[in-house]
Amino acid sequence: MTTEALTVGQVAKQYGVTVRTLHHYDEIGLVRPSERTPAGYRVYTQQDLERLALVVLYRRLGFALDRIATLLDGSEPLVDHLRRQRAAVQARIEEMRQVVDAIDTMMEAEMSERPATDAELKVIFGDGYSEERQQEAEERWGESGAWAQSAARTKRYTTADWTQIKAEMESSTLAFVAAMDAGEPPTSEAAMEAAEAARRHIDSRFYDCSHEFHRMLGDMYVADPRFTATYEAIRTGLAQYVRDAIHANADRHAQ
Amino acid sequence: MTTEALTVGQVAKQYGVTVRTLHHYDEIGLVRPSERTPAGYRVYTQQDLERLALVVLYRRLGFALDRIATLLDGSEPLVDHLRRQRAAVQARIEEMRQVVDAIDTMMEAEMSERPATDAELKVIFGDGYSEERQQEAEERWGESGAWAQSAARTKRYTTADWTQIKAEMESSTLAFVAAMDAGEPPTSEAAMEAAEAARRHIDSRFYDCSHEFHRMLGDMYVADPRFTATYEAIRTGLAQYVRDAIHANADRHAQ
DNA sequence: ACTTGACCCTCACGCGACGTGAGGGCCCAG
DNA sequence: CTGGGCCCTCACGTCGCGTGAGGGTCAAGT
Repeated sequence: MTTEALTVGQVAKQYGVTVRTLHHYDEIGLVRPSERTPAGYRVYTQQDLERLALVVLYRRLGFALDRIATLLDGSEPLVDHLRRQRAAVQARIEEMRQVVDAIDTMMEAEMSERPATDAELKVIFGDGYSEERQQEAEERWGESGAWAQSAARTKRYTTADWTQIKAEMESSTLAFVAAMDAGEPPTSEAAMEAAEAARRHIDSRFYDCSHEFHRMLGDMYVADPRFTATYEAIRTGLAQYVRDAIHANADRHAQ
Repeated sequence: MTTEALTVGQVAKQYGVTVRTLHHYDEIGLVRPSERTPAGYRVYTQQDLERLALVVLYRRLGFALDRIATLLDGSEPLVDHLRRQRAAVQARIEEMRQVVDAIDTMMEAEMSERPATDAELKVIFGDGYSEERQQEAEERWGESGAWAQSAARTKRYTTADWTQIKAEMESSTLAFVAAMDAGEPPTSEAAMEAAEAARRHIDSRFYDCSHEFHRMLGDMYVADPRFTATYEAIRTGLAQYVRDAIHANADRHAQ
């Protein structure tokens, strides 16, 4: 049973941490096993394990160990800590976004000689790509911020980039097909995960794609015959399935 | 003029770094002033400063110092470094986004007091948990006595409880994987012991789980695609392996 | 010539959250 | 009684510097 008296190794395995980590938490007094065997072995009681469980949980949220210590004292309301932590993490994200932008401009400078040409894109995407389609798309979306951001990024993508992007798109679609073939509903974990992967793909390769924005895209897949045709050619009903999975995924991230 | 011979203080001011940083770059050989005055003062030439400028630039892009060193050798094209760095930074951003999501759900949970809420369960179980899945499960099993008993118990479980339960589940699964990887058959002692541990886990945490009842569960792991997928994602054939180990374990306890 | 204050030098420890041995006991099965 | 798998306590390494301590150098003012 797990009710009593575990040693470091067992505790480590159960909680997904290393023995050294437990030693460390003991050293700094964060999680102290309340007993030792005569031989000096650490013995973790049920109480110790509860405390450890919380420590592990908060560490996953990125809290520093000393913050966790004060947090577990309970003297200050937990939500305050959470709010501060949220702000700190978001600030870091913003910094890193700017780093990405900086890298992008560096690459733009570095590769002014060779972004991929239309001809190369035709080779990579085959039937899926044509200059007319590109023009059509631009006429419809050219005004949007997403388009501008996407254009700014994609214009310096090399053939290597595009090859990888195409592979990502295909594996993304395949994930939907697999879920559909397995009889899973669009609200299933597998389908929603596929939707989330698709969103991340767009977000990292083309433009900032929030879950709300992704809903719009999903709706378009069933409303716009050009997109619908692409999906229906693979499986009947796939366009609607993808759209529903996207909405389900957005729902679960909305709260 | 800036054409010749600057000392650390001046260089530091011009490039927005500290004197200590220049000392550090000298120590590790990243930017070595090519001269010294008779008194031992560092003297930075124009060449040194060009190198320093690049170092400062790349550091702002988040490169590690040793990466910068190899990068400045010029043996590998710069764009490759940039691409890798971009990918790495974006990956970090994605991680941190998920941390923000987790914090949000935690805060939501904390607002409405005590026993663990759905939001907290999402933080703890991550992708493995969703309210829809719970509803699905309830529709299928809600009539059973096991469900009622489980519901009665779990509704009082706190986040600490659930964190520990998750750890138990994982170490339970790991035991099966270890036996399987070691080439042991489902009828082996190790596999059967893993099955027994899993049964005791359910028995103590959720509902009375006899060996006969456990057989049913085992069959479901291979029959119900939701369960099967969870196991197959870890190792191909694991669902069947677990099912067989459960039956073997039930057999030996039957006599 | 002497002092002052701003600059420079070389150690060397500190941070955060552990990783990674080294060197040595404890315990149980064969 | 021996082997292997646990456990223990040091204690240094990581990464990019910050922050002194203790002491020399230099140009300007007295």
